[in-house]
Amino acid sequence: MKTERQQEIIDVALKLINEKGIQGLTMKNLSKEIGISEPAIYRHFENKIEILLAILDVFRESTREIFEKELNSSITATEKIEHLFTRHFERFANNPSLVSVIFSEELFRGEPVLMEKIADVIDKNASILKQIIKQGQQSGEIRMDISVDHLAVTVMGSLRLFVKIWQFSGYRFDIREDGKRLLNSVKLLIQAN
Amino acid sequence: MKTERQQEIIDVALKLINEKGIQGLTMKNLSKEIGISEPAIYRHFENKIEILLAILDVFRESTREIFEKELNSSITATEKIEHLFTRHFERFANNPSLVSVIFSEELFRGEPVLMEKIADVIDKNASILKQIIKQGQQSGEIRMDISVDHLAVTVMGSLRLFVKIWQFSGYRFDIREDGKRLLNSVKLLIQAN
Amino acid sequence: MKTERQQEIIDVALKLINEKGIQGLTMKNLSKEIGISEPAIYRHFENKIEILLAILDVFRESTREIFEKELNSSITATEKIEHLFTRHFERFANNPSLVSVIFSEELFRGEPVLMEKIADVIDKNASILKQIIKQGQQSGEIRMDISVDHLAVTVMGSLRLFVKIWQFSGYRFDIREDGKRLLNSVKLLIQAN
Amino acid sequence: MKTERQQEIIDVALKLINEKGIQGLTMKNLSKEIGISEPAIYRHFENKIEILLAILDVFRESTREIFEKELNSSITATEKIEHLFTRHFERFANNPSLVSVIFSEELFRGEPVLMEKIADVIDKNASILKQIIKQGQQSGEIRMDISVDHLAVTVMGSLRLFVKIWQFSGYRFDIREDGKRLLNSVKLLIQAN
DNA sequence: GATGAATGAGAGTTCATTCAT
DNA sequence: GATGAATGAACTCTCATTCAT
Repeated sequence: MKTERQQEIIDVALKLINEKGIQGLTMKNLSKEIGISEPAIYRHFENKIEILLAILDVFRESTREIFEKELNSSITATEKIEHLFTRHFERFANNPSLVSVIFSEELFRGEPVLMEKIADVIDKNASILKQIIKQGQQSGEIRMDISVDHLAVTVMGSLRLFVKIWQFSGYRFDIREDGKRLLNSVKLLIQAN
Repeated sequence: MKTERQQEIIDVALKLINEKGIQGLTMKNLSKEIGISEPAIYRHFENKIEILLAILDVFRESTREIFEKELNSSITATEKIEHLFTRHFERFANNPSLVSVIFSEELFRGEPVLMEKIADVIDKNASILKQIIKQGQQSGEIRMDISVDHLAVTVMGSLRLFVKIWQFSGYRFDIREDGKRLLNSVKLLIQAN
Repeated sequence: MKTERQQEIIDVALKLINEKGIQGLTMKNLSKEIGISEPAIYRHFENKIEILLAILDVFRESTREIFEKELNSSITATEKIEHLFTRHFERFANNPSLVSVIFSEELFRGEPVLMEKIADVIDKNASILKQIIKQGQQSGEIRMDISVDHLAVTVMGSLRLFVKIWQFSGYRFDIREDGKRLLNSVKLLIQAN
Repeated sequence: MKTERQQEIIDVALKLINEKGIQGLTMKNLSKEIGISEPAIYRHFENKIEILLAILDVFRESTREIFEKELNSSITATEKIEHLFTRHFERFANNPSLVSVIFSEELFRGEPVLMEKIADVIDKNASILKQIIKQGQQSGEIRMDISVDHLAVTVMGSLRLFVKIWQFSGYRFDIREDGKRLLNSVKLLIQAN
């Protein structure tokens, strides 16, 4: 479980990462933003890496939830992917800072522990998406002339780039609305026939 | 244009970024790797930002070359995209360090000059890809039930994610060969009919 | 207002300036002299400029005190000037390092913030001296055949040069005693009739 | 004697000192301003100190000339002082950079060779001024109720402060014209009766 | 005379972290 | 839980100077 302070630290850390990038996440900035002293943070997290790990944990949890909920529901694969997209967009719209985490692989380099965790998150998500696609192919919804892997790369790649463009734009368009449109296009691309 | 030393510095800088991420690109590391003193670097580049700008320049130049060559050739749009992909894969295969640059947006945050240049590179490339796709739609090669923008996001997004996966794997598969396969899938996805 | 450490830093900085000139005031020298690490200083002052500003502040405050005390007392203008001189000499005798500050205009060039503050100090002092002289002319103590501005330049200029000579001599004569003699001469020079 | 290049280096050095203070006189700035490489300067001066010494030499020579010319002329002491002032003002008006040198004592600290030379210049000038004043007292032109030393401090101090004010103002008033007025005041101050 | 390339020493500053209180 | 004070390591960058050419 997480104490209030821990949650606060995670939130502010996310905010800082989002606003100034990873380089902007320093213990000084963090403590200043929270309004406590630097050493105080060490009461709640052993060190900076633990904070980053906690952030990744939060991200992983919320992502896995989305993915798994879809996987175990009884709707069609297409609907699952649709929900997947939609819920992600929803999540980012509510907390744009999360976007930074999704693209943080490059940033956490150098810390093996972090690298591992990130790889884990990505792997898990990818494998779930692939399962859904496979299911869609089996049910005849999704085209079979393209391998699961390639479809997954396409779907996930589109999602990622789209979100990145949104971030780059300064969140100036409505990711939910525009996302729904992109979603329709992706559905057209991967549907059978 | 560039002196030998400048080129060497750029190369080594790229290598360092690739190996240890941006945080690994310090003037000390750079000078140590090259085998000269830190101040010596300042004879060849005014400051660190200039080195990063030079890297982005190299990347932009070589990318633009690829893109523009395609744009002005008389082949079909599909072939153009095919070449585009192929050449990029080729380039990355020969110099894996370049991959880091393609995903460097997050890393260069904080330096407005760099941000601007990156945005510029991305913008230019995106607009060229869109032109090719539009041409493909007009010639009937590429499906018209999906907007140019969405097709571009899909194509570019797939490429990016694929390259990232390759990097993440530690360059353990042949990006040229596997890339050609992904390429075929993408072609299937976007082709008319 | 100021913590003990801050005061210590200011004192040691002044001492360093006095001993080796501005070029001798480095963060390294400062920390070494105090007996703490370089970064430790940054806990007490944001940067070097803030230290210099604090020094100027100390100087300004103590000077302004002297000047204003005189201005509002009910003694004659001549006596005021006398006190002014005397107190300055007293101050320098107790803390010769302060002399360096009085002549620091040239040294702080390049830092606009510092330049401004110095100009401010000088301006304020000059205007107070002029007020006193004007008062002395109105009361008939001070000669009227010479303008206030010129008398101020003469009085202040003599004081400054005298102090500089004292500094240059390595503080080898008693500035209080010799200063009193110079003071008598200046009084003769500016008195009416 | 001095080569053309040496003279050029001295001139540019003076200009730099004047514009940005001593801290602005770096070998890099110097070479950039002249339009040659840094090592090239070392062809003409052994090191930076030699350049500063040369500057002081120039200053000393031109000052001594002024002083000595006056000393050996057959005019009155008052006229001599008048000429002294006037010629100095003339000199500064033509080359404001020289002002920086006159107040450079503080800046050259740390280099014993330079300190010594500066002390020498100041001493020589002071002793000449005192000679003139003494002569004026003997001839009855200058008041005798004040010691030569004190009169010298007053005269020289006024001159110095006035020039400094001119410099501080950004050379915004005519030092020759305003200087002449100050001169008249000083004459009034020191004249007998 | 001049240059390009290089250097050791040192500048100010920031970082994550620790310790006594 | 929290703080003020401190630190070692590392950062980018500048300095006067040298050396081979």
